[in-house]
Parts: sequence; structure tokens; C-alpha cells
Amino acid sequence: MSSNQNINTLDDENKSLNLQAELCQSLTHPFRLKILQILQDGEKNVSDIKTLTQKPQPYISQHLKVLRDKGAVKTRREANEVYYSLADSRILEICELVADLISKKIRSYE
Amino acid sequence: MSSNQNINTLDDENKSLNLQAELCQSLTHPFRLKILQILQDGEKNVSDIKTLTQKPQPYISQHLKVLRDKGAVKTRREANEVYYSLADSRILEICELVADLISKKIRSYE
DNA sequence: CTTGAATATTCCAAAACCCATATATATGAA
DNA sequence: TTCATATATATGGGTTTTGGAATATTCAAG
Repeated sequence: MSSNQNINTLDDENKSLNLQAELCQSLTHPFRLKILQILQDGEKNVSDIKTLTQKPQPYISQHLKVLRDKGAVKTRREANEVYYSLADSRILEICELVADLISKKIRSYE
Repeated sequence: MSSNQNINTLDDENKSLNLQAELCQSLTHPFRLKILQILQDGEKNVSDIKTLTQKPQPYISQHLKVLRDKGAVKTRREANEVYYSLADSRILEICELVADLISKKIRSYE
């Protein structure tokens, strides 16, 4: 098992980098970031998000699916409503760091 | 000026979310994450990165361009070499949080 | 000005993404 | 079972991204 340690380590690193890239992929759309921002206040169902954002329901569900598939949010079903919440507090930290970085950039334009 | 405060605020929010999404976009490729990982040790020029990763030089330069355009890295020219480094310590923090999150996910598979 | 080394840009086809529309599924109530 | 509500998925066409190859630019030395 130690003879192919290097190979396994490389595989693991690639796998990890791929998963990291996929998670970041879920953060590359303004609407998905908006959803994460909304979920900072606590869990919301799709109708809540619809009311808050005024977007079509399939549009919302499609973006929620990306966030869930990539591991950014988790769900809980209650009757026929589905509640979404942040999958991990580090998601929130990441969003805050990104927003910080950008607000610095925005201020430097003014 | 206060009559269109709402509009301006919305504009600013959209602009900020767009910029946040663009920054995240620079983190969506395993090779770019690998480059950022390499730059954690300090600045490197393109040849250094080429040696470390064994990838074609144009491939490296293309990804470096994405990172620079989106504000993740900065450059310093010295003669005909160009040194790249992380643009902000928060980039490093973001990468670490993302890696943490993923390593948890990887462990849960095993 | 020419050369060589280091880095950047252009080009292109395949793949992926975006989003509106239409349709499907799931759940609880009647 | 039928119906209404909430949510999810399928489809399709227009747009964007990807990554490899070829080419271009930049700089210092001679």
C-alpha cells in the first residue's frame, strides 16, 4: 500500500481540488449569492425566497439545486414545503470574506 | 438624492453581487486553486509554476490571467520575469475554508 | 537591430452554463 | 380518488467557458 502512496496522494489532491472548484462553482452566480445572503437569517422555504426575490419559482429551484448539489445548502421537508439552510457555517464565512474583498474594491473606485 | 436611494441601493447590491460572483469564478478551476496553493509559499514567476506543475506555459498564463483579472492575484515585473502573488490575505483564508469544507466531505465518504 | 528567454494573447471547437417554458412529482385535504 | 399547493425536473436555444496549439509580445544582452 505504501508503494503507490504517491499516486494515491495525487489522486486525493486532484479529487479535493475538483470538489473545491465545484463548491466555488456554486458561488459564481449573483442570484445564488443572493440566496445564500437570504439564508444567513435562518432557513427559508422556496416560497419565502420567491417573495423576497420576485423571481420565477423554477428559476429559484434550479439555482437551489446547484447550491445543494455542490454542498452549499441543505434541506428539510415539512409537509409539502422544503426548507433550505446553509450547509455549514464556513459557507457564511466564505461569503463574508468574498463580500469584504469586493467592498474594498468597490470603494477604491469612488 | 434620497428619492432614488432605493434604486441606488439596489444597483450597488447587484454590482457587489456581480463582482463577488466574478471573484468566485476565478476559483472554479482545479488548476487555478492549485496555483493559489502554490502562491501560499510566497511569490512565484511563471517558470517556477511551470516547474512545479509540469503544465504547458500558455495554459499557465491563461489561468494566471483569469486570477489577475478577477483580482485574486497581483503581479510584479522584474526584467523579463513576472512574479505572481496573492492579492490579499483573505484569498488565502477563503481557500482554506473551502479546503476545510471539502476535506470534511471527503472524509465522510470513507 | 537581432537574438533568445520569458510571458501573453489569439483562435477555435467541444463542453458547459443560463433561463424561460412546459411538465412532473409530492403532499395533505376534501 | 380528486384537487390544490409547493416544489422539482425536462427541454431547448442562445451565450459563455474551456484548453490546446499557434502566434505574438516584452525585455535584456550583444
